[in-house]
Amino acid sequence: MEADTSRTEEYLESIYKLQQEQHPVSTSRLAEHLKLSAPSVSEMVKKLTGKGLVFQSERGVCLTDEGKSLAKKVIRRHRLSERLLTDILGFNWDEVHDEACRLEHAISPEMEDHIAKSLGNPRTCPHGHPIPDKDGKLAKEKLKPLSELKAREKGIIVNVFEEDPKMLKYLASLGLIPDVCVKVEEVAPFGGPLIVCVAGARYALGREVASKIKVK
Amino acid sequence: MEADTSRTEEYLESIYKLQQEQHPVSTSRLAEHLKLSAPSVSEMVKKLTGKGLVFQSERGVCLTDEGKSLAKKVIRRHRLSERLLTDILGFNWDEVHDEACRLEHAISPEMEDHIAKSLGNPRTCPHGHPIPDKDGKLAKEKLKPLSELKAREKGIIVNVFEEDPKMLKYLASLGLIPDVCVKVEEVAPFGGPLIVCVAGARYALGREVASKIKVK
DNA sequence: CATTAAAGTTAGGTATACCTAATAAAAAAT
DNA sequence: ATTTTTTATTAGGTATACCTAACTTTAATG
Repeated sequence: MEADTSRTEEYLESIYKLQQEQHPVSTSRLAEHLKLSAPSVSEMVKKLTGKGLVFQSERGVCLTDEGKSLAKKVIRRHRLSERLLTDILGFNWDEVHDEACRLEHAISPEMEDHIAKSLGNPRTCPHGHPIPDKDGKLAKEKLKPLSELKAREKGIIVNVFEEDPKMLKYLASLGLIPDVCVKVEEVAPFGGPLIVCVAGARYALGREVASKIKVK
Repeated sequence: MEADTSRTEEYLESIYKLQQEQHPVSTSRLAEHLKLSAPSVSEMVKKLTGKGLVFQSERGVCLTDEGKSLAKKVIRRHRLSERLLTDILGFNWDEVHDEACRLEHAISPEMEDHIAKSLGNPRTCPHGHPIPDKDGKLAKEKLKPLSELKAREKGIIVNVFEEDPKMLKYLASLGLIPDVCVKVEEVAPFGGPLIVCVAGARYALGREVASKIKVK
């Protein structure tokens, strides 16, 4: 009778993340993100619907309030795990995502509380994403991708896409980490690179990469 | 093709523990410990046999070298997790077993290393059981249950059965924790209680409980 | 508007790990 | 030595979560 909660959690977490870029989440997008076949996802979505965690809207899947709440719990556990890994266990920020993907399903509410307390209730994960609080409240700021800044505009890095270790390593090597100020010196035309200035140094940054960095 | 490694790990861990009290482990004992039906265990044991982790001897199951090695890895992760929970995250020793049972399957070799390092390579779990080292070497001491001490004999508590939170809480309240010296004042006949002296205080301790405490 | 392409779902099938009920084998007790 | 009891295994069945291949629906385009 008891479901494999970690699969459910994985789906809800993915849906939550994907809906932020595009509201109702398509089966195919979800399948791609979860690295599963479309029919598998189609089937599982039906099950989640039956459990009242998700519903089908026009062109895709949406979370119900209950689904959203569970998703945020998982995200809280994920991001707290990441902070545990970096701040206490000495991991680098590029090493923690996959590790946290496993941990997030093995953490009880009690452990969640202990981690949060030991870390001093951190507000964000190591990549700058906000950690939902116990009640699922999530601090949201109006941010834009670095790739949308115009020449001579400045921004403060708030967060960075966290799922690609190689990119994270690269960004850290350039000093492109949260709370750092970046200035866009030039924007090359036809989707070309941005020339950015970080802590006195200049780098050419591809648009694709720059779009993964959110600034305020 | 890929098995649910956490189920395999759980079985091997149980077999490893049970074989210490009674060498070839019986299906029924294993089923009882894992809280599963005998046929389920019977079937799974066959699968583990097929994977070369286990073999059937006269009256029960034994671990192969590979199985033993994997079991010790799981036990290492379990006990390191327990130390993480108590020493870093502020849990009490009676709260960590179940938590660690979940964590042990979600910990990568890298995380294992980071935990061990952050804790200063602890030799034992919070209940006094040795933590196997990276190569699977396990410090073994000749110990006996407190229940086997005769009147006026003394012992130093080395470890305590860790799976029952209530008992752990009770023992801690009496000061019956690792490294503490206990003196048996009297042993009541017909399987009656032991009167023990711990840090100046005297307690009557049931035989059953005393048998869960190992001393040297 | 008809065709092609993309997206989604059914249909049918697999593996894992569990279950109960029934049976077989081994051990203990009379 | 036979019966009883315990222990182990087969047989048959369930649920979960995945798959591929085929089909259907929806959208995009000539």
